[in-house]
Amino acid sequence: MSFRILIVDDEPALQSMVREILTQAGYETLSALSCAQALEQFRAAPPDAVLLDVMLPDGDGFSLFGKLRENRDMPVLFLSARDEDADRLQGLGLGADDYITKPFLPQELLLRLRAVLRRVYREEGSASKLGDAEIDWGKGTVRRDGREAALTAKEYALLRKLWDARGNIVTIDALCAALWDGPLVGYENTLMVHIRRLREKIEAEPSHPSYLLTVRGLGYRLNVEGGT
Amino acid sequence: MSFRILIVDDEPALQSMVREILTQAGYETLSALSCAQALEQFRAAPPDAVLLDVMLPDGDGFSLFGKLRENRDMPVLFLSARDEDADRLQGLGLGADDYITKPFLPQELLLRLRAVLRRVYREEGSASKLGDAEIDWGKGTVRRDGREAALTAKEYALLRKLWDARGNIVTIDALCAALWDGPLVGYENTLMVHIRRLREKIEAEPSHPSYLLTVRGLGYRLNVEGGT
DNA sequence: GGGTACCTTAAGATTAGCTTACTTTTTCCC
DNA sequence: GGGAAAAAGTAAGCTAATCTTAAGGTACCC
Repeated sequence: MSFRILIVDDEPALQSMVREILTQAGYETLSALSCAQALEQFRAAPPDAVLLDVMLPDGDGFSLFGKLRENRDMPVLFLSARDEDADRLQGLGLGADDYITKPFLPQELLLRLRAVLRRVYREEGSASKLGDAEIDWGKGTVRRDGREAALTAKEYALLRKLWDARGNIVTIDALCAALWDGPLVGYENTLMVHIRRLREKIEAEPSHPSYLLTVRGLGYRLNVEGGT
Repeated sequence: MSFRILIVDDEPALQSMVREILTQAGYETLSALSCAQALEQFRAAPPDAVLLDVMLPDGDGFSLFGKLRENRDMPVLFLSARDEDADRLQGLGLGADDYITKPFLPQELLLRLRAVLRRVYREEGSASKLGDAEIDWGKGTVRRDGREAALTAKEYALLRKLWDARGNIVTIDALCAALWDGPLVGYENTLMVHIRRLREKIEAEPSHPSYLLTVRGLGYRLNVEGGT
């Protein structure tokens, strides 16, 4: 199972060095030289983890961090040349998974990344169980009593967002924000249609869902405890 | 939710300092001054995470690490005075979740611990206790003697408003403002109905409330001190 | 004991969400 | 580049959970 790691750093030398290290270790890498590129890459295909430099040409890593985490609670490790206490505390305080200062040992970077990935994607590998349905994130498919259904891009994003918050209510606004950029109004009905289609793939009885539950007036919630 | 953290270090000064930091932050602490003590503590009651010094009187932290992880895959963060590359790599290579070198900032220790705990025990939507009722804000439910009741949107907003001001009186006007936009007149009676319904979910005797109290002429007040 | 403030219940109204079919857009393959 | 198939978006009628109204009842305070 190969993880896709997004490297956000504007120094070409460091970019290629890190890419080299990760590739050697069997990871798949994506590159971004600026905040804008990072967001673009992220939207195109969200990575499994992000290595993020604090200083970027078009903004600082901290605010980029906020934008990324808004969408997905994925592992983020800061890489920074600045070893000021204040910076480290800020980065970690925001909720980063690690803060590594340059220069660093290639080996240490790998180990720290591995430590985080191990916790986040522990036993799941790239599959998750949802009652009698099995989600394969890598392939983007759902299996239920033998049948395998492929998820569309929107369905995938929707399920992922709900899965990240599994057990908890996710507001309609948050879901719309995860599926579309720009103004999050006017898509409520479309969202419902996607919810329906997703239910048809993961639920035994789409009209009486056991997992993807409606919480009227508040949003939707992915019920993890075996359904009824 | 309080985590039990085991601190393994033979310097009494550092022991008490770390204990102080963690206690302040709301964690429960356990202490061990040696490998033997650590294993004993572990057997008696496995902690949720371990802070582990590398140098101990009766053995090194690395081998203790192995013994602990053999039994349980819990978070372990090394604390060490030795900042040799080789040590860091060894610690992380074994599968530790972090490796922090002394001296460290108390704040950083807390943040790094928090980062790991967040991943391992994915915090479920923070729960609040209200006497014998338990509110799960993430799920939008209330549990009382085994039974779980889902809150409606209005009930949720109402309870939230009262909880935010728990202990203090909230005026009818303030509650109406929280539940409806626009002019806050004409809804007083409706509010009462919602209060009633909320009481039916959180109170043992809705007509003789212990928590959601009426303050005649002023408003309502959420009584936090476990009523009876 | 009278008045006011709050409670309680049930029935009716409302509206958030469901469902289905249809249209438009995108993707992919020749 | 063009045509087919898949995905995404739109619309409209429907359903039922939830909210609101209303009317009679109860407790508290002077």
